[in-house]
Amino acid sequence: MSKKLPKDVKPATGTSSQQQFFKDVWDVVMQVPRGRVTTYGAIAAYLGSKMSARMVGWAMNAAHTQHHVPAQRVVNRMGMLSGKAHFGTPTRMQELLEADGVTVKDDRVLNFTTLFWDPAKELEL
DNA sequence: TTACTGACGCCTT
DNA sequence: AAAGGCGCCAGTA
Repeated sequence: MSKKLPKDVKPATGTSSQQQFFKDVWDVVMQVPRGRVTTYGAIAAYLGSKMSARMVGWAMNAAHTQHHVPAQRVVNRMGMLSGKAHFGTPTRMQELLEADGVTVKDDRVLNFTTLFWDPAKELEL
């Protein structure tokens, strides 16, 4: 308890902290209901680091080898399947989303605004 | 060792 | 209105 950090700012550099960030991201993504989608920024904001939306993407990449995380339910703020290239096959992400009942057209989630699942709102604590 | 890129998003021009 | 730049953190060259 030596230093007092701002309430909405977590210790970024602290060895295990960054790994905790990844784990936290996975936890949120795994809570995304089937048929819904969320965004990197929404997760980052929910974790208290909205500026680090990029790191959420890296967390997903790591999640691919760690746990079964429905990364296909995570898209960018425009509803585009920006991470489709990391699903082994170019169509894997779309197929997984359609399997969840989400319609994808031209690498974009249809009715994205309606299907958008915000952890800070749906999961609001 | 430094520099650049990258599953993003917001601000400025 | 649209386009570009900057910031975040980590991994890789």
